[in-house]
Amino acid sequence: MDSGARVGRPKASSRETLAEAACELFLEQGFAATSIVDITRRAGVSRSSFFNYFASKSDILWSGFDERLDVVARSLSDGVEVDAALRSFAEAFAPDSLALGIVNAAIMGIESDLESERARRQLRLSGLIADRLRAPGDDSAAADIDGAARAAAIFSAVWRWAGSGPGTSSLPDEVTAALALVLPR
Amino acid sequence: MDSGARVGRPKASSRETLAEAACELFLEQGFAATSIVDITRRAGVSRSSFFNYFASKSDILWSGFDERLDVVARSLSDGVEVDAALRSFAEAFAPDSLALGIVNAAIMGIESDLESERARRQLRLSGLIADRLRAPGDDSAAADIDGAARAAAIFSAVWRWAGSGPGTSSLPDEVTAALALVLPR
DNA sequence: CTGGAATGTTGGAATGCGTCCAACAATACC
DNA sequence: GGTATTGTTGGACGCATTCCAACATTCCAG
Repeated sequence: MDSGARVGRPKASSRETLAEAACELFLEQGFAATSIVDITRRAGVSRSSFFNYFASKSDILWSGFDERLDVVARSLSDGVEVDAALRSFAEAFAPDSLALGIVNAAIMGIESDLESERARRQLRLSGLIADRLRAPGDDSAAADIDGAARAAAIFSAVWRWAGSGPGTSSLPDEVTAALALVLPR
Repeated sequence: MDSGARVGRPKASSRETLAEAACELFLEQGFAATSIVDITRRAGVSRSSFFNYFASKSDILWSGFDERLDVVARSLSDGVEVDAALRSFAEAFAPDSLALGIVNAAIMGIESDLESERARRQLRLSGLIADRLRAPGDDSAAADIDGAARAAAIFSAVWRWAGSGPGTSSLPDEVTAALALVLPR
């Protein structure tokens, strides 16, 4: 099972610690007004260390989501059925920084950032699904369109779920409902 | 008809001049390696002036596209039919910096930037269409899904058209073909 | 106990984007 | 000539992100 504590200097922080400090600051001052120095100061590490944990500032919000997206990418390229892969994505979802950001987007002043970052992920998922859906020899836009429809269903479900407060709805249910609205070809 | 030459100091440059200088450099050195200073130097203006013409570096590639997207947004909120608005978008399309960037994405090293920026626009268009499509009282994800499908059709068409070289295909035809693949609800 | 090897942290410098601003320049009109 | 208008320019700033070399902490082998 290989539980931590191997060799070398132990980590002085963690993604969770940094994300927590960051989210507090985002709520207090807003995302833009919070610099990486602010975050690391509150978390008790140096500025340089930040990039050992996150690739960018917005990554604080999205790294959890991206990990799950990577899993979906692997499932899809391993031949798992599209809807099954997407539903398993929903099941592994835990309320994290991203959900917090969605709910408090206005307070954090990240509505625009959230939209940009969401767009990138949605297009990525769209492409993944399209690749899986594309029939050999078919170079039409059909797979792109179907992939975009399904990706939109997923993201729409996530936003509905996160926006409706904690416990109000279940993400798997939202996803199932949204996928049911996608027209079969 | 109000042809230029009004009052005040005349412009020392233009979007076209700057875009041309920029695209040359992007082809020579790549997008990332080309700084805004490089561009303004070649165009014969100062760095400060750049932002009088473009809001950001990537805006060089996208400003023309964005203007057309703004027109679509206005058409849609003015009640024009969705497919009509989208088709008129295709007709007004001229080969510009963006088309150049799509074709030479690898040379310019902008495949990833192009993807991000495309994602933002595609999601924007998706939302515009969804708002127009949403039936009153329907808060389901259906409109989001249909909007995403149509937006994907448009962008897929633009990419196919730009990628297949100049004159090989007509954008309006590509758009019509792609929109025909969108399943009617 | 000692000396690596492995892993992390830290500070500093560098680069470049994007913002802001005050000073200056060129134009049209009165 | 005076003045309002519109643009340009240089300089400064803050910030994200990258790179790196110096240093710290741990484990393990001998």
